[in-house]
Order: sequence, then structure tokens, then C-alpha cells
Amino acid sequence: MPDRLRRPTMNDVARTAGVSLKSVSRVVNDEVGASQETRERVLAAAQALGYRRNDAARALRRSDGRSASIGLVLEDIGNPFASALNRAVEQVASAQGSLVLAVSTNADPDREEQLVYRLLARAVDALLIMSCRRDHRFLQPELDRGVPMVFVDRPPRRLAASTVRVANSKGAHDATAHLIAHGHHRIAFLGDRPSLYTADERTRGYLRALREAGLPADPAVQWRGQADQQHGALAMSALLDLADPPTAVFAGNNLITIGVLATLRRRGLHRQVAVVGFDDLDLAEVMDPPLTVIEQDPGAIGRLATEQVFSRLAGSPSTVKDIVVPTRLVPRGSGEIPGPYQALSLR
Amino acid sequence: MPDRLRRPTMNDVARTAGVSLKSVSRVVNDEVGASQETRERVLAAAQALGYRRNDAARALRRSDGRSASIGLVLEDIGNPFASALNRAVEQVASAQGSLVLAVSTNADPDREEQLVYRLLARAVDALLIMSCRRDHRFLQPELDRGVPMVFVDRPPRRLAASTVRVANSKGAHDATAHLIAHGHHRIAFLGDRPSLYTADERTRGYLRALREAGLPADPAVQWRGQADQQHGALAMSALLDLADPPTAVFAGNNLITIGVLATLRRRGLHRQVAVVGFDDLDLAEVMDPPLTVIEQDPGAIGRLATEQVFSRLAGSPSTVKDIVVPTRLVPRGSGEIPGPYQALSLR
DNA sequence: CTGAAAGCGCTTACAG
DNA sequence: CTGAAAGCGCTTACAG
Repeated sequence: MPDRLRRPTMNDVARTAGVSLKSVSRVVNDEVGASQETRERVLAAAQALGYRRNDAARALRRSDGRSASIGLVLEDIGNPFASALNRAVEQVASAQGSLVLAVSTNADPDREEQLVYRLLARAVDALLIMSCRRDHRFLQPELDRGVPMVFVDRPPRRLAASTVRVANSKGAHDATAHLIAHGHHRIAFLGDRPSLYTADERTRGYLRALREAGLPADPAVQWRGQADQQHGALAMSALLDLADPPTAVFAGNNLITIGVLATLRRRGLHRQVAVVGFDDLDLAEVMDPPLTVIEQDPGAIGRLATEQVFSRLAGSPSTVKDIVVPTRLVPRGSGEIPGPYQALSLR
Repeated sequence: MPDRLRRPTMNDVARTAGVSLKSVSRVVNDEVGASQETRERVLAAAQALGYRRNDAARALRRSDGRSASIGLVLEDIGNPFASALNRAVEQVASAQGSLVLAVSTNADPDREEQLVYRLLARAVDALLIMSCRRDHRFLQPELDRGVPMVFVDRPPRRLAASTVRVANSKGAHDATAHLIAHGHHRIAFLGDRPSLYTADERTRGYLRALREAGLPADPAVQWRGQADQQHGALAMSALLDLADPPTAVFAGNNLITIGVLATLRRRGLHRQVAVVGFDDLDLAEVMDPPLTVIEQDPGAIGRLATEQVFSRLAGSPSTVKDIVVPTRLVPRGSGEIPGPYQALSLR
């Protein structure tokens, strides 16, 4: 009789059913080679005891050692982009019978390394990483060992592993060119902190669009820093205090966009200063004016990355891929506020 | 020599270091009783081989059987409320050295049961559940077995387990009374589908506020259904098409609020019809008019629930608690649009 | 301080 | 079709 506080095991079921441990294993795992009678007795005993297979023990013994779980490393689970990605990852993994262990690094590179090791110690079958690190060589041994690994949103550095990301530079270029086309020459850029891949790429796209239009890139209207609402709002405030303030803004991140909009609204400039934000927001359509954005598809990123991981687990060969998901300019109003050079631009 | 594709084990480290398995275990777990020399040799070998302890195997053998992971069951990881909660849970768990397995039920009760069993099969140490089920008796055996379990946002039914939730009825009452105080008598309510605990409670609060003010509760301006932007928008549209449309709206859920605002804006009524939403939104302050909300604190819910679970795991006695986190009315503009009876109300 | 043996709950490999 | 034995990577309980 199993202890009331202990979870029943296969052995308990075997004893109750009057069969061997192995017969229970056969029935529980739907293997061939168990008579109808054995099957029924085992299922009855399992039912009576409330037996559930211990998957951790199973994973330990199985030849492939699969744990039916994958690790997802994010910078902040609470961020809308990250949570949309998390959702897509979980849906695909769940359909494959896997669970997702998601962690937040809080943008701390050391914490990221620790969390990765903790996930690996839990024997996750694969790793999806939105990394804030500048060096990923510490993952080389795991890669060599064949652990499927896909970097999401930002590619690895000093490590040859697959990536799924969006067309950051192209998207930023589109945003900036759009503002130029609407008559703006002095366009501010507010982006995430330097050395962050996505932010660097978006800066590149912004600068390229200016260059192509023959416009100067004034460092005075470029800000890079902590990507949250408060810092975005303060930075926007400082830009508006310039002797020669920008007439348009390209906000390089969803939280920065919120900060920018808050400042513009507080100063009553939301209908004068044009804004394009990178990444969509729930309420974008309902803003005044409705917010023009470069839409990314976090669901697609999560889905593609997770599918790649499971195709590797299913046996497809290991190749380093760099999948780029396109972005889309969604004009809604804020990005079409005319600038001082509109006549010339539309000529 | 361990296989290059196999993860090194304690045995591999022992062989390399020329000590016994148990000595490696002592060093790896920082137990007392290992000489300085043994310690150094083991650490050197572990370093050389890239050894990492297998926590799943460890949990299997340990007397307390702890897996250092907890399960979090949500309806939709991607929902802003859920992802804020998820984040708080993960932060507390991480500080306790635990990982979080988060799953989405997609509001499917059967899927919820399956996912709970999968989490239990993974030997999670505790369970946090935002449930869409109407009956939780299936969890009684686990509760008896001593698995710490806290229901978040919605209490369990037919099961005596702890809950952390917000003051739904009180919050809804505050919202409705606020609109009445600003001169509205015909106030619509749009809430999540019937039989969902939070939505039922919010309906109660809404009705109580009307009753207290001596106002009729017209079913024609009450809608309950799928809580997403699209359904919210359609429902709002239908309400506005009434011969006697409402002058104010209490939206009982964040996604419904977005739908309501979209419809009002499309019809150009966003400055005429007053709106209070349950649950805050990122861009609420930047709306036109800024959105008045009943703010809930998903971070506090997640934190309190997770802390309770870890205090149980640390040995504190099992008591069924019902923790209610207060809501807060945040007036920003949309809820203060005056109604036709304002003079009377403010008299 | 050190290590050989047993065993956590399961699967593998094999014999009947 | 059925089951006894070995072993996954680790900790426990114990002897030296």
C-alpha cells in the first residue's frame, strides 16, 4: 500500500494489478505486447491509485534523454513583444508535447549565462535565446553536443548558430524614408542602448535613409539609451527643448514610443510632430492621431524559431540559418503629419 | 573518456579527477567533508570536461524530491494582464532558485486539465493556476498529497485551495458609481463571457452601483461575450445603434476596452461617450481623451501568490487563504466626460 | 576525510 | 505475451 503522501509509482501499480513492472510500463506507454486482460487490469489499478507517469525519471532513462521541454530566454517576459513571442513558442511547443521554461534576464548578461546553465541543468531539449550578451562562446560546448539552439530577434556573436529576426535596418529605413517623403528633414531617432544589435541595425537604417535623401545626420537629434517609457519621455522632452527641434520622430522601440507620445501629448504637440514607431501597440489605431508603425510579427518569429528547433529534434540536419522576417509599414496618421518640406518632397 | 556528444556525468569527473563518485558529489554540492586537495582536483576535472550537474536526476533521488520548478497555468500568456503576472511569478521564483513552466489553456477547460497533468508529470513543486474551469475536484488528490497550489485571479470551485485575486465587484462598483456621479444614468456594461468568475463579479458590482443610485438595470445595454478586441468593437457598435444608446460605458476587460475605444473613435464619439475600463493599458495616458481605468496590479497578484507557494514549500503550515488585492480608480479624462444628468448628480 | 553499495522511477535489452 | 535484471545520473545511509 503506497504512502498517502507519496505519489504512486509504476511499482505500486504493478503490485495492485498483480503484474510485473514491465507490463505496467508497456500499458502506460501504449507499447505493443500486452494482452487485453493485462491492459485492463493495469489501467484499473492506475486509475484507482491515481497513477501518473514520472516524466523526469522517464527522460533520465530513455536513450534519447528527451525531457519534452525547451528553454526560452527573454530579456523581459512582461514586454509586449516578448510575451507575444513567448505565446507563439508555447503554442508550437505544446502541439509537439513539450513544455516551455521561460526566464527573464532583465538585460543582465551574467544573469543570462546563469539562467542558460540552469535551463541546461534541467535538461531542456533545446534553447531559444533573445540575448543581451555580446559574446556567446560559452555556448559552444552545448552546440557541439548537438543541443538545438536558435537565437531570436538578435543573432549570436562569436558562435555559429541559427537566428530568426526581423529586417531591422530595412524597417528603420522605411520609417525614416516615409517621414522624409512627408516633408520632414529634421527627424529625431530614439533607440535602445548602444551595442544592442536590433538598436544598432535600426540606427543604420535611419542613417542610410537620411544619406540617400542627402540630409545631414545631426547627432543632436539622435538619442540612444534605456528603452522604457520614462527614459523615452525624458529624451523626447530634451529634443523638444532644442533651439532647432525635430519636426518628426522615429521611435526605435515600443516602450520608447509610448514615452515619446506621452511627452508630445503633455506639450500639446501630438498633432504637429510626426511619429513612426518600431513595433506595433495594442491601442495604436485608437490614438489621436492613430499611430503609424513599423509592424513586426513576434508571433512569426516565435513560430519559425520553435519550428526550426523541433525539426532539428526530429532529425533534420544541423544547418546554420539566418531567417529574416519582413516588417511592414502601417500608415495610420501620426507618420503622415506633413513636414515643412512637404511641397518639395511630393513634387 | 566520455563520448563527445554525451554530457559528462559525475562518474566522468570522478574518473578524470581520480576520486570516487561521492567525492565529486560532495564538492559539486558544497558539502562538508572534502579536503582542499580533493576539492581542487574535482573542480579542475569538472572545468576541463564542462561538467554540469543534472538537476533532474538529482531531484529524482533527493529525499524531498524537489524539482526547483513551479507550474503556471494561464489562459493566454500573450494577454498583457497575464504576461505582467507571469513576469512577477518568474522574478520571485528565480530569486528562490526555481524555474517557471508557463502554459496557455486558450480558455479550453479540457486542455487546462491536460496541461495540469503534464506539469505534474514534470514534478513541478507547486502550481499557480488562472483557471477557466468550473470544477476543480480533479486536483483534490494533488492537494491531499501536499502539492502547494494557489489560484490566481479566480478562486477554485469545489476545492478548498488558496486564492489571490482583485476586488472585482468593488472595482466594478467604483467604476459605475464614478460614471453615475458624472451625470450618466444609461451606462452600458461589456463583460467577459458568462460563468467566468471575474466577469460575474464585475457584473455584480455594476448592478449594485445602479441599484444604490436607484437606476434601472436595462439588459439591452449589458453585453457578455468573448473578451477580445473584435467582439468588444462589434458589441459597442450594436449598443450605439440602439434607439436609446448609452451615454457611458464600463468595459469589463482590457481587450474589450480596446474594442470599445476603436468603435467610439471610428464613429467620432470618443469625446462624447464616457468610458471607464477595468485593467490599465500601456497607452492609456496618451489617449484622447486619456483613459480612465480601474487599475489592477497583476504584479502584486503574481508576487503574493508565488510568495505564498514558497512559504508553503519552506515549511509553513497549509492554510486556505483568500487574498484580495485592492483596485484603484485612475481618473484621466474618458471617465469624466459629463453625462446628461451632471447638474443633478453634482448637486 | 573517503568511498562502496543501494536505490529514486523509469526504460532498455534480453530471456523465457 | 510476460517479466527479471541492469542501469540512466544522482543522493542517501553507512562503513571504514
